[in-house]
This record gives sequence, structure tokens and C-alpha cells, in this order.
Amino acid sequence: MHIKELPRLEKAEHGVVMRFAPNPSGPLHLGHARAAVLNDAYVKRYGGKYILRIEDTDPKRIDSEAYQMVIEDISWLGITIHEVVYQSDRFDLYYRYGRELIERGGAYVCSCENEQFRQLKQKKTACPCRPLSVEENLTLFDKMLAGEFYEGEASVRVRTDLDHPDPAMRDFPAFRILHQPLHPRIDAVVYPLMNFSVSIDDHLLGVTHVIRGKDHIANTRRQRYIFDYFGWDVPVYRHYGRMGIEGVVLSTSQMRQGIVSGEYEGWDDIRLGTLRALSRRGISPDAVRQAVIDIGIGETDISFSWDNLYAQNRMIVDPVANRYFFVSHPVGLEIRDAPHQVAHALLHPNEPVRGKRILPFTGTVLLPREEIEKEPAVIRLKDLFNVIVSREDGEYVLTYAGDQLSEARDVKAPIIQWLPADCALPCVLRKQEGDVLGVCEPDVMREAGSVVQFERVGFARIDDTAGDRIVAYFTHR
RNA sequence: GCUGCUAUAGUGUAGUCCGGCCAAUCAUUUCGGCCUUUCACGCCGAAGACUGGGGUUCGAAUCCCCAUAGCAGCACCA
Repeated sequence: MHIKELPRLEKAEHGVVMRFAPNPSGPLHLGHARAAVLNDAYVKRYGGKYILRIEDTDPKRIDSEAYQMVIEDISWLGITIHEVVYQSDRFDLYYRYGRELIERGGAYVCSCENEQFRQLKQKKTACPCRPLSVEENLTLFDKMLAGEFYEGEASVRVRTDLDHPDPAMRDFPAFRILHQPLHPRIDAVVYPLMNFSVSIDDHLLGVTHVIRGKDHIANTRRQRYIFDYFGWDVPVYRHYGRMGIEGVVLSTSQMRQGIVSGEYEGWDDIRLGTLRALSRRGISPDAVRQAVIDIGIGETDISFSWDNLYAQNRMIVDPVANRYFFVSHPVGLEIRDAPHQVAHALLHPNEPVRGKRILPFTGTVLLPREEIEKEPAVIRLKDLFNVIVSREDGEYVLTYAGDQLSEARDVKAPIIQWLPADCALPCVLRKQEGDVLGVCEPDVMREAGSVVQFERVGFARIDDTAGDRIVAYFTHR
């Protein structure tokens, strides 16, 4: 496996403090994995501390189950977290620094209507609240905290530069009032906005380097205003480009919608880009990690390719996956004149010491319909013997044609998987395109939870062996 | 509309800061071949790119300008 080196980080020689800061709105997906892994990779490279900061300052975007899911997903990824911080535990801190920012003249309480402020901002005009004194602002802030305002009636804004050429920079909000919905962890009416809480936390937690998506470039500039008011040093920032994924929605809200409407089975539906979906399909966390590091921190927008992920995963999984036969759409056929015998097939072709599977042939085999319908003249049943295929009255007839592999080679006979009719287990292979019904070897029962290779079909993770049929999830070819 | 960022093969990526060693790296992909009782793995080989146009220079993927395209932000979301 080729190991790709990430570009070096400035000012990182003496260690770094970094953070991964998801909001708990759902499980982690590939987009999160990029942020989580990249930061983790740098912490591991330079040494230091990795903080998981749960950004739960918007009750509208909290799914109380997500707190747990995020933790699970991170540990699945094999990421080392040294400290977990919940922003909802820190509201008092934000209020304290909010007050201080007002005292320093860096913020004011604005009671303009949203639309009104927006228009003033476009015209680079100060709103009527902007000139209020520090004392007046502090009083208003206290009233906010005391719950004396309705939602939307007041907010705290950071004083920036009304002439700033980028309208996005002008007096952005730092706190808002929210009466509803209720926050699952705390009881509050004044909520810090992302740019404020992030600035305070990044400083207080000693964050030295931040790697995040370029959708945060404007936020980085806004946060700099707050750092400047407090006289703090800003971390080193890196913004990587947008990442799309072939044929997948990564938006948590869209995924949730699909689950609610019944389009998807759940967060681990194999058509989804969540980490739990990948895990269920047998994608290894190391493959995700490698694929993400391979992509790096470039600022270009990219499209994540499944092929590249699969290639990484194949490298990891191929040496460990045991081989088995899976026969899709099985057709039972008796083989004429064939001596009963027992086939021995290697669990892994490159590692004979691992042992063999034993498949007793007693006259009738199950073959994949697709293979028979190609009407080959001769086929070789893998690890068994050769068979001549003919038709009589529209029915396929198979006749024993010797054991010699070389003879099959000579006529370029396809070598195909098969199963004894009397000891095959029903098995459903679940693919993104749909389910494939078939049968597999009884020994697959022993592989619950692990990834196997169904020979000539592809890799699959054995998900469930408890029901009346084995359930396997297709990983990739 | 305003502000900013980016632009290397199908995909991802190296090279760009400090112009020549780049007729452009590596991986994946596709196609051949070898190996093989899997259409897997492994091995060998091939295919495939510097967005376009100007400029600077002896020399540009690399510097400058313009164009084009994509993306992001302009939320009391993160």
C-alpha cells in the first residue's frame, strides 16, 4: 500500500492541539470522516491533543440520539480523542465572554428586525442600536439573559466594519434568543451562535490548528474579529475544498427525510454515505482513513470516487477474506454418470495453511442460472470436475466429463462456482441495486460479522446468520 | 449583484511558494499479456492531463493579465 504524506503544517513542530467539531444532528458520514481523519492524522504526526467538541448550540439541529452515534462512529474510525467537550455545558462561559466583549466595545445588543438590519447592512449603514453605550448594552444583555425578550426581539452583534467590502462580514450575530424548541441538555433562552462559541472555545481549549471545509472561510474571517477584540492569537487555519460523492446525498437532513419517508431502512441503509452504512457493507475504517488521507487538504472541489475507496478496501480485505461459493438464482441439475466424491476447496488461495472447505457431491448440484444460460459447451465446476452441457427437449443436461483440469483448460471452459444440492443454505446478497437471492456454503455460518469473498461474485460482509437465511451485504467486486 | 477561493488524465493526487532536472509523479481506472482450479490477489505492459487566450523570459504546469468554469459566503445554521 502506498502511504501518502499530508503536507506539513506551519508552526506544528512542537505539537498541536486540534479539534473535530460536529453538531449532533445525526451519525457521521464520509464528509465528517474527512475532517475527523485529517485532523487526527496531524495530531498523530506532530503529537499533541485531539479534542472532540460537540457543537450543540442550535437545538433545531440536535438529534439526541446523535450524541451517542457520533461517539460510536468516531471510535469505529479508530480515531484517538483525548478530550470531549460539549458546548451546551459551556453556556455560562459564553455569557461571561459575551459580556466582556460588550465591555470591550466589540459587541452590541441589536433589537432591529431581521429584514430591516439586512437592508441597512447592504447599504453599509449603522443600525439604530449600534451607537448605544456599553452600559446600555450590558443592561440589555442582562435583560436578554433574564428572558425578557421574545424570540427575534434582540440579538448580540459583533461590531466589525460596516464598510467591509464583503457584506458577509458586517456586524455578524453572536447571540440570539430562542424559546423553542427546547434543548435536550440544558435550559436556556440565549444561545451563542457558531462564530462566537467557536472562537471562545478554540482559544480557551488552546486549539493551535484548524482544518475544516472551505465553507468556513468566511467564518474564519469573522472569528478573527473576536480574537482581535480579546487580543488572542489566532490558530493556523486550513480550508479544504468541497467534497461531493458519486450518487450519494450527504446531507443529514435529506437522509433523515428519506428514512422517515421509508425510502431508506435507516442510517445504515447501504445506499447512504454514512459510516455505519459503510461498516455494514464491510468497508474497513482503515480504507476510509487511507482514502481520505489520499484526498488530502486541497482547496479544489472534488468528487469522491467509490472506486478509489474500494481499491483501498480491497487491499485490506483480500488477504483476510475467506473464499466461499455463492450461487445466485440457483438451478438444480443432476449430473449424469458422475462419481460421487468430496471436493476440497481452499479457504484462501494464497494461504493454503488456512484450511479447506469440504463440499460433498452426491449427484445433484446448484448452479447460477446466469452461467447456464450462456450455454457453454463445457464447464468446470471449480474444485470438482468437468461437465458437458447439452439440451434435451429444452432442458439442460449435464454430463460428467472427467476430472482433468487441463482438459477444461484446453477447451477454455469457464470455471464456475457450484453447491451440492443437499447442503446449501439460502442466502440473500444485498446490493445497493437490490437483493440477489441465492444459496451459499454452510460454512458461511461461521463468518458472521466478517467479510468473505464469494468467488467470482465479489466481497461481502456476512451480516446475519440467525434467521432462516443468511444475510450478506455486497461490499464490492 | 457583492466578496473571496480554486482550476494537472475518467477519479484522486505530486509538482506551483524559490521558472529550466516535468516530452509532468503516484494510486485508482480501462485495455492487453503472464500467473492462477475465482472475472480475486500478484506480476509485466499500454492508454490517458497541465481550462482557454495573451504577456514576461533564452526558457512557463510553475510568474503577470484577461476570459471561462466550478465552489463558498452574504442566516438570529454549523
